[in-house]
Amino acid sequence: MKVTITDVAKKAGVSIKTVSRVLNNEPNVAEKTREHVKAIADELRYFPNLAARGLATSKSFLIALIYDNPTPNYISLIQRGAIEACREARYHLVVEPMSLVGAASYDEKVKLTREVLDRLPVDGVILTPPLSDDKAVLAVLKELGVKSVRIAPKNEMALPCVGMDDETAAYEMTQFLLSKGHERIGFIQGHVDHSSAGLRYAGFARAMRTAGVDVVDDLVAQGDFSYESGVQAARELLSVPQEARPTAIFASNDDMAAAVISVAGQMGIDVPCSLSVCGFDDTPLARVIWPALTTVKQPIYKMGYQATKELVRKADDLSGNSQILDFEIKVRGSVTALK
Amino acid sequence: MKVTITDVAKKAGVSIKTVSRVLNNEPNVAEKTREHVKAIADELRYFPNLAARGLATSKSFLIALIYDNPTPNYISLIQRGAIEACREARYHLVVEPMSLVGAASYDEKVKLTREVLDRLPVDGVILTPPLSDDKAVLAVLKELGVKSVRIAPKNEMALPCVGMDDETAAYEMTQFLLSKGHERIGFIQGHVDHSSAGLRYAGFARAMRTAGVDVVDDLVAQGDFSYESGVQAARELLSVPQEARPTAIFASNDDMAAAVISVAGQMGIDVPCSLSVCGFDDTPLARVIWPALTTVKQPIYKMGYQATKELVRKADDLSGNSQILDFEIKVRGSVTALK
DNA sequence: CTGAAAGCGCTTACAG
DNA sequence: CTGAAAGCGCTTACAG
Repeated sequence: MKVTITDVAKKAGVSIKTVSRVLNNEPNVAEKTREHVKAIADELRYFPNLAARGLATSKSFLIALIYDNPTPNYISLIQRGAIEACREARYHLVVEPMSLVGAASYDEKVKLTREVLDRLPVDGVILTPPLSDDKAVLAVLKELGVKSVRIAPKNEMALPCVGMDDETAAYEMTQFLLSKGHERIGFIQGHVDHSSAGLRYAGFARAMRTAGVDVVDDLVAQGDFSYESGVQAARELLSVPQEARPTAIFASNDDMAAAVISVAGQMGIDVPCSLSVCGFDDTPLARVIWPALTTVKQPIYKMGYQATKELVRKADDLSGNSQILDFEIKVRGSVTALK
Repeated sequence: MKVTITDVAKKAGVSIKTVSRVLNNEPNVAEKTREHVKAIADELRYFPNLAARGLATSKSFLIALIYDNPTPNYISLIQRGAIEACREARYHLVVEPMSLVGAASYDEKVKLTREVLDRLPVDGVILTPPLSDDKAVLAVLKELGVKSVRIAPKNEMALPCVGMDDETAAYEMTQFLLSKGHERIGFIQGHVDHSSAGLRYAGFARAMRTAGVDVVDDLVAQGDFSYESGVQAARELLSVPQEARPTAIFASNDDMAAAVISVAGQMGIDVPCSLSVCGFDDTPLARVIWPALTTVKQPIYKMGYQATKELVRKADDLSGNSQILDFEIKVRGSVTALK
């Protein structure tokens, strides 16, 4: 049988309330009693029953990570960070994918979101893009009164968020390409539902304008962050007479940048000699393709960690505070100076 | 306030026991009563409190997925399958990474495993490689009496497992390379702690022997399934005079195969024209590198799904039954016939 | 077919 | 500093 608080109390010769006090580090226990109870608990290998504790406190000690079809490279880092923060607070992480892409209407999205959240016995929710920008999801969360932290570039609906400055990062990456002599720079946009996608494009455009270089419509292609969309976008950008081709392509994430490198390979275009390529995120993928990807390092792990930390904090006043983390331009083999 | 079973009972004019019967689909309820209670529960948007139910039944409705530093591409597919099976059974999936690599001794491993499992309130555990082959982990699981299913190629300690026939798959892939005219075939082995690594090598060697081709020691390199180890192994295999170079390399997983392609790129060796490369797993990575990888498609998603299905089954007699799932050779651009 | 009582293993609120 | 009682929201075992 599992050891219970009663077993510990009996063996220690105290009431269960005292055991409870010791285990929860509550005050008002004689130091000697505390030591004794601790020793007995260790000896008996006692661990409190979470269901019982949860029932008494109406907490679950569970945090949910909710995501919608992200690339595994991205979500695995968020997840890792979230788990680390959970462990430190003795929480566990529950993972819940949701598929809202097929949902046509707002009402449909609300319904799908409820199906997941209604039965989810958690103390808090971490929302990843694009769900963190979805009005329907945010509305349901609010209605249900579930604590949540958004992983997103900007504050919304007074919900706390953890993110980074996508606009500036894209600005700096573009500046880097410009500094290497590139002017005909192609850009592949991310999924329209992700607020970061718009910000990355904005940063790109601002850098171009600042440098006095026109953004050519034909050099901007629409993607959706998936590898497949990157293939299609790359084909659009590269299937033109050589003199009209971009000398560099800035893809809004690493998966699409990997696609550009693949398509270039298929078309016999040498990367980086004839085409520089850069991405965004610095997921593990960036280092396992050839040439390795110049990209913006997002602190993805840390985002997951901070978001979760926020959720498990004792203080319940987590409305509205947002954290902006640092990024870094990672220069690798996929970009070279224009000859 | 949250709606409870008492609220439903009151509004329906029955006892909470009757509501409980209806919700759990127990017999001995008049059809009319059943309908009525269901309607009220729906109307009130009632969902049972899992902690309360858990305390009463000593179940948690939680399954844990336990892994040790896998590639995100692999674990994300297992996870997806596991979640799907959890949903169908109204369970939730908790993810628990463990790091046993640093552990020197068996006792150390036992200690680390206990730290995770002692406080893990789950009804079952899914073990992925290499933890599924770790004696210390299996011993702790047994001692704690936690139900578990191993994702592994072969049955062990009478624990149920879900896997595939790695030996035959590697055999067939090698046959494929031989059929393309390759004889100087390099092989990169996986991590020694993974039982699948040995089986893959065995399948490779058997195919070579069957074809009457010698396995050359210099053409076998040791890896550990990581991209980095693949880079090192590829350098070993390729940094030799051209006539001594393999014409094809069979890496024991996709990450290492991607590394071979990178190294070949760095060394100016054209893939597939001068070097064919194939991998194992068919993770998402296989399709996002260039050239796309010829590889063995493991039913990874399905493994996660079946393992979890086994765990949430009502029947408690899940000792020892193992499932072997099918594989498939995926032919893509990274392999070509020897000229 | 239905329900009242007891109990799962904790914590909260109170008394001493 | 310590403990006895009540209660969290369910299910199990029993009675009718």
